Amino acid sequence: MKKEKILLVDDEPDILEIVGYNLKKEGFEVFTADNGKEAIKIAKAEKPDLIILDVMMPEMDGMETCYQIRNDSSLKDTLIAFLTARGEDYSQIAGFDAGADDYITKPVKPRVLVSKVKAILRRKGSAEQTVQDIEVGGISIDRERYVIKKDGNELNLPKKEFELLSLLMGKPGRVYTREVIMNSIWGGEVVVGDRTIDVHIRKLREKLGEDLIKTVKGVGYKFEA
Amino acid sequence: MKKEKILLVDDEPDILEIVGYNLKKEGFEVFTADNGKEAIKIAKAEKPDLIILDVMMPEMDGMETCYQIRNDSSLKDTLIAFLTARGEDYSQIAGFDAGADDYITKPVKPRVLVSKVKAILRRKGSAEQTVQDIEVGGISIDRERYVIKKDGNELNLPKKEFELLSLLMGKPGRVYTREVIMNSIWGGEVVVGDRTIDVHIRKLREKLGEDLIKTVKGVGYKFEA
DNA sequence: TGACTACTTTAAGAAATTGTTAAGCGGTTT
DNA sequence: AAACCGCTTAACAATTTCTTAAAGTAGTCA
Repeated sequence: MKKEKILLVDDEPDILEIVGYNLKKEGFEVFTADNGKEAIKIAKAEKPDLIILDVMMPEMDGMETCYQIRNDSSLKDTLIAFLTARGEDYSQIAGFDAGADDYITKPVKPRVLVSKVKAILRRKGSAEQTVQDIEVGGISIDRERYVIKKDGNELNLPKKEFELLSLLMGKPGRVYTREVIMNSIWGGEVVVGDRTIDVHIRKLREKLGEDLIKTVKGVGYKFEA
Repeated sequence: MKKEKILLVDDEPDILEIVGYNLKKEGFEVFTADNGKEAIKIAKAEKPDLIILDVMMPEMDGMETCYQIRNDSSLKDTLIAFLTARGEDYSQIAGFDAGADDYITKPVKPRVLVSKVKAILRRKGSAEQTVQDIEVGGISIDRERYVIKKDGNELNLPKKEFELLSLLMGKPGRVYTREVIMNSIWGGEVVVGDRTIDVHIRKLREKLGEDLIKTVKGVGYKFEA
């Protein structure tokens, strides 16, 4: 089994060292960065499986960094966990739910951290196994046959709608920003108007029911039963 | 998924190296031999999925080697692809059609080669699933006799139509993109116009009925009852 | 409340993709 | 040589899908 890569981002060298040490001891390949810019550079180069990101950092803070990572489609398989100080003001973080896959609170107890990291990666592993046929809320999707099923009935969707649904259902409950959606369905180059996504969302809602795709105002959309 | 084994046979070390390198890069397990005798020895020992065989070799040439491999029943599941120089005299090869499953022409462009190899192996994969006669929606196909049956009546299809149908029926319901179709029926090198596939689809629909082959716009075609 | 921002909705026309027909070409058969 | 056959292409038709514009709704902020 290949070593899993973890990128650790924090501005405090102590944290980097302690957490890094514990993760290495457990057999992970650990990279560290003490600021957002460096983190993104390493992330692009190494394609880590998990990025542990301190929310509070000078210069480019954790949320901004997360945002940028989430907008890079080459990193779409990378998980992000926020490191937050207990009791820290969650309000902004909650609003920025868009990107993080999990939270880890400081102060970090090594053992807790390691088991949490393993849990996160395990989740990823099992998610990857299910490349095919996701099923949520009466809707299932068959990428190979390019059809979706709603309550047993097959339904053909046009390409863009299919891809959009496919993306959202890839991780039900997770919010995808417009930018992320753009990147993964249209690709970085193509520029289409802002309303285009909305229209496709509309069509999906018409076909699948109004409640399955939820709007998170100012952030994006998510698929949720 | 298990690594697929490929045995590469050519008397020119350069070819072995270049082609071998590209195949390894794509995740195949590659064996090489620079003459027919050695090739047969390795083939018997390793039972590769595919043997790529240079037709022109000193000592025991490609065709003779092919013949021997074909006579070894333990290697009946092994595919053989002939490596031929473009413009080489095809007359003898054509006469020996019995054994080769495909042709690859030199000079080989790495990408073309890789996609061709994948196409060949894919064909094998789907053939193995359906050892004999697939039957869907009143249509059955006999690859060995090169005949299809529609409601009991035998029907002879031209080569391209047969192959196209054969591909689509290889996994009913599955969508095959134009690219995939191109690759497996025409091979990566040949470039034919955009409408060619459509015309063949048209002919198949005329002969088999309009509803069996479905268009998935922007994606491809699929065969479905 | 009024201004503002973000999303929704509808409908129309642009754009992209596929369908269809007929014709040409190289080979083969009669 | 004439008649076929299979494959490909070209041209244009038909259809589907995508995008945009524009007007509407809802929530937010000052």
